Amino acid sequence: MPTSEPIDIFKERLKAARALRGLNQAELAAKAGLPPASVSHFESGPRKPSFDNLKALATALDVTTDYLLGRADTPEASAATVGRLHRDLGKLTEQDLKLATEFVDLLVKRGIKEGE
Amino acid sequence: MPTSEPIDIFKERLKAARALRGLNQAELAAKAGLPPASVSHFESGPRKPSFDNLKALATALDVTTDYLLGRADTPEASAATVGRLHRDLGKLTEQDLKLATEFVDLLVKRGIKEGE
DNA sequence: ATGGAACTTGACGGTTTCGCCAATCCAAGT
DNA sequence: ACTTGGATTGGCGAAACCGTCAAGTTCCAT
Repeated sequence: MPTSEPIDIFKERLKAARALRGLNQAELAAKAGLPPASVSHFESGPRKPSFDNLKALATALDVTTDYLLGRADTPEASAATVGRLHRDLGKLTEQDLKLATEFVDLLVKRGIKEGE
Repeated sequence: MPTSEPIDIFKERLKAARALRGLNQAELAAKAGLPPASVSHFESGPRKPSFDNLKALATALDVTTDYLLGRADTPEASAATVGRLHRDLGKLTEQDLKLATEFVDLLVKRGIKEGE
């Protein structure tokens, strides 16, 4: 069951994405061009980023804004990679799409225990 | 000289996405739970949407926020076609993602020669 | 126990968006 | 010419975010 109630997905996602990149708040802040305290406010306080800061954070972390916003479930390794793959999916025939689905399904199941 | 840089991509994208759905500002506003004037402000004025309103707009239009923000090139939100697959991609490890990419790449190339 | 690094929290004034309303413009259609 | 529906624009107070700073916490290493 989806234990994570949507208390504040953004905070979680931001922290997760930052951890994924192995950055501390100050480093992320530098990359995104904003003060360290702001990052902390986003992760712990009630603040939500503005239009521009959201973009800056997503770019600095190389994740989609949809992920940060909780609109997409993808931990989003590389936006470019996933983007290309997704674009290519559109070129597939119906049955090839099914093939691809099965293949990915396999990978997912196989990779679950290798979480970390 | 990249002077041709759109001054405000968001405005364009918002208008485009709305047109794509065949909605007028009032209708979009209703769907997103906003006053019609706000939509107009976004499309024509200097205002940029807040965190919550950005989400609302993207949801109402069924596009990614990355698209609206100009961080992605395709509206590509309605993952209805490849929904499950796209969702699963997020669960893949970096290297499995690469595998999947190659696999799909193969299918695409193979499918092209077989006509449509 | 002392020190430092990472992070949290609270406050401040300044800026921007918020929702709302009213006025206005514009391109039809009648 | 007049009206109508869609869109633009501007002003209003309220609310939220902004960057900044200063103190506080927690935890780890010396």
